[in-house]
Amino acid sequence: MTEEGYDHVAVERRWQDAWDEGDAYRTSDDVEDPTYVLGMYPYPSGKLHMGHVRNYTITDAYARYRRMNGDDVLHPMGWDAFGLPAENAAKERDTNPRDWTLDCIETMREQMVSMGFGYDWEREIATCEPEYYRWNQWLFSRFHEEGLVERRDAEVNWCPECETVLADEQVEGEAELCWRCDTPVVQRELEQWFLKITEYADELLEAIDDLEGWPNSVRQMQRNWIGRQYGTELDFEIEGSEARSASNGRGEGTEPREYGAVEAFTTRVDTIHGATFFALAPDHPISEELAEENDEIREFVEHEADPEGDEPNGVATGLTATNPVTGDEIPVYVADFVLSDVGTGALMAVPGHDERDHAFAEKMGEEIVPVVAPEPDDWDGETVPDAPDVSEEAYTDDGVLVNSGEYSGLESEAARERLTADIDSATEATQYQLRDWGISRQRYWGTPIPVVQCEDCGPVMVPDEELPVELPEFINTTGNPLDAAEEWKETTCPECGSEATRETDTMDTFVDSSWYFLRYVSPDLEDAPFDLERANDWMPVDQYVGGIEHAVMHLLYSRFFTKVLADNEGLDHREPFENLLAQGMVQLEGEKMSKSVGNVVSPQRIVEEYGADTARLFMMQAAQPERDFDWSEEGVRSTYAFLTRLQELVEDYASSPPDGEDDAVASYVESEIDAAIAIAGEEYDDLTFNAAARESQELVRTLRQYAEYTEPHAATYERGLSAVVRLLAPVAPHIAEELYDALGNDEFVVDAPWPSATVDRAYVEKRRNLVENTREDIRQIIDVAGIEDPKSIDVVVAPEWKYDALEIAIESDADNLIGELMQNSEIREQGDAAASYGQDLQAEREALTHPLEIDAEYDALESAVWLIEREFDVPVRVVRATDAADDVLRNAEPGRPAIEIED
RNA sequence: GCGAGGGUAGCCAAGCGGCCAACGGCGACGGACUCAAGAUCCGUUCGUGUAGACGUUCGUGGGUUCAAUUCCCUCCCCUCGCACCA
Repeated sequence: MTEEGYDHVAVERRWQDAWDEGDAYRTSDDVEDPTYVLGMYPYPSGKLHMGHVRNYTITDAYARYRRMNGDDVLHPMGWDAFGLPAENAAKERDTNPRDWTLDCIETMREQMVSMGFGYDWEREIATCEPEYYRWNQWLFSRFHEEGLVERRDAEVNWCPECETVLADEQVEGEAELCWRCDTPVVQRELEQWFLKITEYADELLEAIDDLEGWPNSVRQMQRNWIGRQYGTELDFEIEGSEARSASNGRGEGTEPREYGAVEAFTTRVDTIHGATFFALAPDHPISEELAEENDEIREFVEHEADPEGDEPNGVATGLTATNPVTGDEIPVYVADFVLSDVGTGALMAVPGHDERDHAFAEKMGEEIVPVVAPEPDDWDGETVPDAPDVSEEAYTDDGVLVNSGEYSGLESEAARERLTADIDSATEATQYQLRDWGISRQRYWGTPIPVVQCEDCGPVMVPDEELPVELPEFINTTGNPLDAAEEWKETTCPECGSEATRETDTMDTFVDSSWYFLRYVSPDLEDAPFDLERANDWMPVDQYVGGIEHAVMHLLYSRFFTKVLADNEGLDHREPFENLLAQGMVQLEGEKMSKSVGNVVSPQRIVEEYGADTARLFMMQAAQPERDFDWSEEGVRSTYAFLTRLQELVEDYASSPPDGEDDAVASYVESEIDAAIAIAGEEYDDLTFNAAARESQELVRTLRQYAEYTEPHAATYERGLSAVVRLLAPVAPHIAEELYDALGNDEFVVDAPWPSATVDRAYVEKRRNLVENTREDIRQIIDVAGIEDPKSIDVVVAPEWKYDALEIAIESDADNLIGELMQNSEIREQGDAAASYGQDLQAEREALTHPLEIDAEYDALESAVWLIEREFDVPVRVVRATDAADDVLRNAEPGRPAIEIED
């Protein structure tokens, strides 16, 4: 534990300075189509946490890997700099959000540099700067021009004490208390600005199918969120019934009250014959009207209704609704399971075919009628099946209509079409769960919505030439500081010139992040949010990496913005992110790291103690990027020890280069170098850094063993060291620079070419398997045969004719394989041996695979002789078939040499 | 309830039709090195077995296939997302 590691502090500082000096990560505006690698920009909370480190190590490693493969790479970083925490921090510390935020950014930028993340800092953006947020305002105006902005009333969480709107997550507990002052939160109608994302609902939904580079989970979450449903909208005539008048004793002469047509939405109009009651949401206009004159209903609407509860509750209204198909008058309820923001806030209830309606009908004693039967297995397409028993449980699947008059015998799907066509008031309708995006926030630290409120003209857009509308000085107040900024608020109407006030709402910060990836393309551009031509060349982001918590909102809003920009601003791309990786959590003992639990590991401490390279490598090799994994101090230490060992290996080599032979051992090492390169490259392509790191570590082990066993061949050894240094460079860049330098290279390893292998992965794995299997077989024989003291081991390669026979067997599709083999004279001459091997081949026929060529097999075994000799301490020979006895050869097959152990 | 992803040897975890008794790591055990410890390196880690074999395994029960951990169906369990959504 007290063992000294390498001097990471010196190494890391040296190369961070050198990169800075050499502008190593600058992406020129002139490059044609760089590989765009992006991590979700962070909220500048003050310091980096492990989640950030993991996120940005993934993008950094991938960016470096692409760069070493010769790509131009765009790898920028910026700050999601607006948001409520800064406002709170400013209040607590008696400063202002801007200074606080800039401070945080400063600290975090330094931490990022100390982690060795290779960003093009010339492209850095911070959304709280007017140079950035003016384009939020400009885009808001463009959206407005396109009819995608709307101002309307909406219900919000309002804290009367703080005089501000609260986000849902700022309302605490069952009692719904304000998170800051524990005042009960109230619902309040406020005029809010909305972006009409629902206009794009269909495209946002359908284009998900083509996002093949995205995880299924995220795609599915977006589909659910958009929640498109096809159905039918139709009217039910509602009126007060005689029964109610009578029961209320208001006299027989009372005229039925007409409420007229009430629209309901249903996805199952095929079940309309089974609609035995009708239900309204508690806040449906009719419910509210009824509540004013009927105590029972008022009591229910105001007190009893509990949409959160499991039980469906409701109250009879005494009204009836007329089923537009059957003409039946069915009772109308106000029920709390009907939600005003789903469908039309009114529904026809079919207890026979909907579970919730069924439960309610049972409770209220309403009739339950089956009108759809499961389609019989041998159904002829017309006979009306028997009605199912729905008294206990609703039958909710599609089927064949029964008890439905002329519609009986139709399949559900067809019935829906016919009924929608036949019912006068019915139209096909599509419902979405997606709502328009309310972007108004009654807060200071955000982008001011560029609108002026004029008494005569109403809300008026601030003209482009007056943008940005800059934030005034921060005022420490309980409500919205913008409301208190009297001077700032006062202005004149851009249209009529009379006195007017500014809109005091600011934008949701998700607006900022919906297009920031475009700003990196031309971060300093002064006359547009982004350079269109360059964006067309550079977009989309090739690899985007971030947390799963943004699966819906940020990623959906960004897609929405991109589509609007494509439709109206000439952007050639309709999707912003080609490939998406949702990285897993860094945990401690299976638990999410969090301040409240107190199980946070500070990246800063790790960097000080072990260095950034260790932290990065440990994280990348611990698990695949999308998986959660446990932080382990022990793992970190062992990673540190690994880097230290590698460093020693390279330094030893550099100070006194070896002078060994280019022998069989060297050829073994060569092939292991090829293996590591071939495999690691593929793994980097797949972002499975853990597997790539494993190969690098394996190769280091091989090189160490090589140097311990014999005097290494200098060129081979150096090739190995140089390869391993470069294979690790994307993940552990500082130490890689240091060692690449020690190996005598002048350029940065950042700019070094990715090492190349002369063989492919399949070949390399065959070779490895052959050697490994052979060694295992030897061990097994010695063990099972109880050989105490072996004298020598012969490894005998199969005769050439067996390779030929195998080849023929693989290619052949003849029924009689033996016959086919015997047509070959070489094989036929082998007599019984050929027949016997032929039978083996026949048995395994379907499973045969190409082995290594005979010479490659011989070479592979020859190069592994040292491993066997070292292990068993006996002389080992690799023998060709021509030099071996016949009885030995019987056991030799291609890919599986015969083994002869003498004791 | 709906949707997505999972359930693999003591633990973590790869494989996703034949090369699989199943990569790798941890732990445990044995060995080398060392005065010793640590680090490092080598090997073992389902059972049986006196020459590389055989038997039983990849949540459960079926099925497809010459061949299934890998494909299909049933059920059970876990994790995540959505949800009195008409």
